[in-house]
Amino acid sequence: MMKLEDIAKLAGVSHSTVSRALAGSTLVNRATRERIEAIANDHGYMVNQVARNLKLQHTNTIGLIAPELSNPYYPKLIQCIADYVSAAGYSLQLHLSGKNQENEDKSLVNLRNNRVDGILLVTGEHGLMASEYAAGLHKSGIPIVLMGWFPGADAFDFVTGDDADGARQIARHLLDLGHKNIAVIGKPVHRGPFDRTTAFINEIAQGGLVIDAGNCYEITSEQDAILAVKQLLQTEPRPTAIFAYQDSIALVVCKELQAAGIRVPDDISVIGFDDLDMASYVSPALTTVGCHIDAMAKALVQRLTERITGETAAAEPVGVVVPTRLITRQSSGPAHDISS
Amino acid sequence: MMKLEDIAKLAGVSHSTVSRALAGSTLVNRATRERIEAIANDHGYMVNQVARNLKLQHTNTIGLIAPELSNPYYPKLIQCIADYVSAAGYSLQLHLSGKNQENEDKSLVNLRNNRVDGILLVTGEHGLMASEYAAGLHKSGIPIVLMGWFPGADAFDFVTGDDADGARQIARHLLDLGHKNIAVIGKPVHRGPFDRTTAFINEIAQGGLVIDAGNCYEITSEQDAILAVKQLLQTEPRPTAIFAYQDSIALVVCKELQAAGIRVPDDISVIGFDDLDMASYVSPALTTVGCHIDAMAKALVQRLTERITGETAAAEPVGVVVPTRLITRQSSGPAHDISS
DNA sequence: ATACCCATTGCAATCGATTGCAATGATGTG
DNA sequence: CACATCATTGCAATCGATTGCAATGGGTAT
Repeated sequence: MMKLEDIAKLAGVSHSTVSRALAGSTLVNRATRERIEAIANDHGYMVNQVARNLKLQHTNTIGLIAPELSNPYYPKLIQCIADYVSAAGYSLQLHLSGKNQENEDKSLVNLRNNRVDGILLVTGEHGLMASEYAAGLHKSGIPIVLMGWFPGADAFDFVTGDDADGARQIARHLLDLGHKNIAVIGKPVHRGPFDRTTAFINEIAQGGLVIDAGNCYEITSEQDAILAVKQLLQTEPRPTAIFAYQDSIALVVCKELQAAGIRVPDDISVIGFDDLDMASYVSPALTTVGCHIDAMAKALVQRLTERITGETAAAEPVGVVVPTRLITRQSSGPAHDISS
Repeated sequence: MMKLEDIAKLAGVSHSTVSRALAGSTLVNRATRERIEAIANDHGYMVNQVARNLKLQHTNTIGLIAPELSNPYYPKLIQCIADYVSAAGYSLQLHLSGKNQENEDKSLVNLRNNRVDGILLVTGEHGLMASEYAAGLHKSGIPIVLMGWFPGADAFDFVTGDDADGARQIARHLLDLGHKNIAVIGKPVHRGPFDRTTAFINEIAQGGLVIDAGNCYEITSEQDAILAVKQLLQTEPRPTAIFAYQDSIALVVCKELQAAGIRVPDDISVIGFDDLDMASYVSPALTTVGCHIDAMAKALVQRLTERITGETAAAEPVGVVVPTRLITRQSSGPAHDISS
């Protein structure tokens, strides 16, 4: 592959001059520059970024670590991130951690060795697993911005949806609909101030209702969700509404309910969280809480690039919380007492 | 950040020795090596890949260009690809071309400048747009493997699902169900031997039926699909089955049909293509054609890594075609004549 | 004791760029 | 005409690794 030296020889100048010419420096005579440009063009010269990166001590690359792509939420987010990253002039190095500690570490090491300029860390449902290692990297000067919140996240810049507020909106919606016996299907995660189920339960309590412990199902898989539904259908009095902590779970809940002959929302209302595209396609269309993913992606890469360019290098970590909103569709309706 | 030289100084040896020690070379005394390893470890030394890449003339990274992430088919594919790529010891540089010519070119340039070892090009619905440029790159020695087929693809290694066969299976399925009046909603793409609609129409013809030109709708967006459905509902006699060339279209078709009070499949059968996860969630669950995405991803990266390592460097381009299969669900049923 | 061998280590070139500084020559000025 | 100025250009160091080759020195065979 053509290199600077080759073009220099062809043009009868030194490689320094070629380098300057191609960079558009004013230090080279206009005629010379144009001649060099022509030659470079004719021979299809393209700068070797890896040499350039070595000399310049940066790579114009951003590392992105995400858990997986099978939950449609992530592709949506990554699509936006990729667009903003490329608009900002960076390349994207993508690593899928597969929700597993070892991989998250490996990705971090890899990204660091490759000297990416900064890292975007999308934490899985369990929060950041490589937290300790990430903190080390971060302290050593590599800009890292987190998507999501978990205990310890405050050491980083982070961006998250206002999940707690979304959960509260759901709670009020259900209360308004007259539901008194509500079940919660959630994961045993603890996202502190941003925890969905905690906020939900608290808001319901604000309304003067307490959610029976027996109506709180902690699940860790779709299998569990199915089991939870089966159990729930046997309890007396049977709940008239279910809050599932994410759409993908709400979807299997609806499916299972319908398979058991229960009508949604006539018999039981179901509400999810995330506003997946799919949520509007299923029948009944899912009531859920959405967040402007685009806004989050934008904040994410903006924050990171600012850190990289040093605009905000010294500043304290900041967290940005983007609002969520309730999207009322067909899976939720007025409570009908069917305990009899 | 620590470099080789620093560790060398600490250990009282030359940087060459450190390099060898860390690479596990037998050319360095065991005791020396262990001492160096300990020091490197203590000080958190991590090799600078960009320097290494420059010297070694390869980057251990694979470039992936895909059109977008909003059609769930792509994330599914990319997930698999990412897993295989990482299993093979490479990093992934992801570029989303957004179906637009200019971006595809830009990505190719970028990837080349970054000296990725090879490129995986997943072509959008319109086939490879940067075909000419890609061909140039390929000729210049950069391994490129294509996902999908388009006229001219034979110059590359490529992997594709056997879409034509899938379409034929659908045709026979519809024929078996007794449908005589069938509509096709497809895109004006011409994927030659792998074209879905062409294969479908031909197979129907094998069954002795000819699909009326008026029943073939060429669309380029979901909007168009909705329009097509409206038109279709006015034709007499009204078709009893619709073949949509991809699930995402089939989904809006169903939605539109149902909105118009048509029952699927009682009044009209609808069949898609791709087997998106969503297809099994909607109501009625979609009859469609699926393909082992995992197998395609595997073939894709296997082929590419073989080219990179030179195992098959000299060999002719090869195309691998992975089988497809009909998945019968609820959206297709026996034909009922409702023309009256 | 001499010669030779082998294990270990260091020297220096190399990968392909960028850039501070020195060198060159043309031009302008007093 | 002598000298300062300025626009161009080249030299050489540098980024942080890898690796062929030479150098060193201890051990063994003759």
